[in-house]
Amino acid sequence: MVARKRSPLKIKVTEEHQCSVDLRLRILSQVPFFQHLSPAELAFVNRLFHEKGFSVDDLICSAGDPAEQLFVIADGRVKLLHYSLTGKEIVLDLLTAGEFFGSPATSRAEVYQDTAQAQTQACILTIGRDDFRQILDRYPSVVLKVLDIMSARLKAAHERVHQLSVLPVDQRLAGILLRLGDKFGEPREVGLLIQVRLSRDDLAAMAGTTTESASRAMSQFQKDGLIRSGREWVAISDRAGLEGIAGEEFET
Amino acid sequence: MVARKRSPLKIKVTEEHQCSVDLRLRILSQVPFFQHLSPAELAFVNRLFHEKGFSVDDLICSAGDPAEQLFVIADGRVKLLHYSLTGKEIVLDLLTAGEFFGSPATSRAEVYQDTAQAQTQACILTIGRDDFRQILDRYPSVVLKVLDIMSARLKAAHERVHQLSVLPVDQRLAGILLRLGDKFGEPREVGLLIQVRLSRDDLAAMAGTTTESASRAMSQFQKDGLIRSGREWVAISDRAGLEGIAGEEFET
DNA sequence: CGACGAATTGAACCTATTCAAAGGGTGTGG
DNA sequence: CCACACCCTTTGAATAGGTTCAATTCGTCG
Repeated sequence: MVARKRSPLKIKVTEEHQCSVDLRLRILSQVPFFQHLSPAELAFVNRLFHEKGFSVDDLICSAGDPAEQLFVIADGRVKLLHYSLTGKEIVLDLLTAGEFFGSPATSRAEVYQDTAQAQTQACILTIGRDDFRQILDRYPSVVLKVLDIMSARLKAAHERVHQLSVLPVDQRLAGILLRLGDKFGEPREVGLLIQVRLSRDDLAAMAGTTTESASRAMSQFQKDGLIRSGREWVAISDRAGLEGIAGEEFET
Repeated sequence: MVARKRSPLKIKVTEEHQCSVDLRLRILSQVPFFQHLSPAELAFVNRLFHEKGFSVDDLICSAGDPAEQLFVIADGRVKLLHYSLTGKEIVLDLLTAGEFFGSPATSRAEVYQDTAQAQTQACILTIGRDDFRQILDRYPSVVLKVLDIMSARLKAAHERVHQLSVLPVDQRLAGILLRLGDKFGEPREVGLLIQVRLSRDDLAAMAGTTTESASRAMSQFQKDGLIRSGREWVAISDRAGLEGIAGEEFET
């Protein structure tokens, strides 16, 4: 009905999902908890990491498995999720290059808490728990950074609990789109394009609702001129409008 | 209708909510991240803490205020919560002696993420961010413990997101009762009595529903012989039965 | 171009919320 | 020690919002 024929998404398709040494060092230097290290220190850190490529939809780790690795995304997008007993999917977070997941914990006998799935082709840097521990011992400042990030994630999770508790579907969805726009948005003619393949299923799994409800809400947003959207892509055309719907984002 | 006249709760009423030096040291030695310190080290840590008493319903800190302190509960119960714009209350966690809240983060310009309210009379040990930082620098093992606890809390928050996303009210409530039983339960004639003043409002705020819905579910549980409950108290009489309703607690 | 997967839309159903009113337990003050 | 007032709790009935099931349309890729 509206002019939105072709997908404006540009999806990278690298045949080999491998990263050069250069890329590895650049990525590691962008990871928040390594940012402040010197080149020499980074080189030491780099030596402890291994590298692994994944294709779309590959599982990187599964909730419940023994947690032995910490993962850093060098390239690509990773989806953190749970599955309910009924098979319903819950998306907990969407991560991009420079972010980590897996086990920052130091105790043994831990298991991965979430399943991580490659949402695009991805290059992942991995490090064993003991090797990571070695870094923490050697550079105490790193662990403080990790702590800050965990704090931020806990805050985000609490906010989500809040929203699931009190907001209706359309408000939750609007909030999700805004956050995705901040994190993955790129300015285009269609508006702020969210550079991720996002199906209605994915959005539903983030908002804690069904595909159909997500679709209805998105249709309404589009009718109201707040977004443009097609098959597996979304762009925000009226940020202020969406904010008006999301309403309560930060409150006491 | 059922024989449940008097509340079986025993609520402590200390006139002075203050703790002796003995209690302080004992509490600090129970805090998970100080557990492994020697008595001499604990004494050092103890000197950096201050002490403050609170009465029922007192606010200990408010979400949004500059986060300058980390709090350790010496005695009493503390409720972590948010308020929605519509005034609805969301209970994020219920803490007891030996647990901490507030700001373990090291960066400045942080604000408290949750509001903390004394649920009983309480004695709280506080420590400034810089003093806590001093402890972390001096005893690097402490920060690793803190990290583990943050991991555990993040996991709990993710589980709650999951439950809010896929489970109906009665299943969520059953799960909440089970967790409360594990944490606060004391065996009695009535069953596993949850040693906390718990109104239907509180339960609703934990389950992300309304007082009335919580009440209906609790009535049903009682009819089915799963719990005994009265004004602001709950006891679990059939744990297995509740588990059957809660159903999906730990899954992939 | 054809086929498959994604998105949309409709209608019936159901769960949970809302609004309202009545029934208890607790603690306080007479 | 009793009685009353207050607040918590329960229950009912009407409503709204979301889910479910089903059918159709639309895009994208081979």
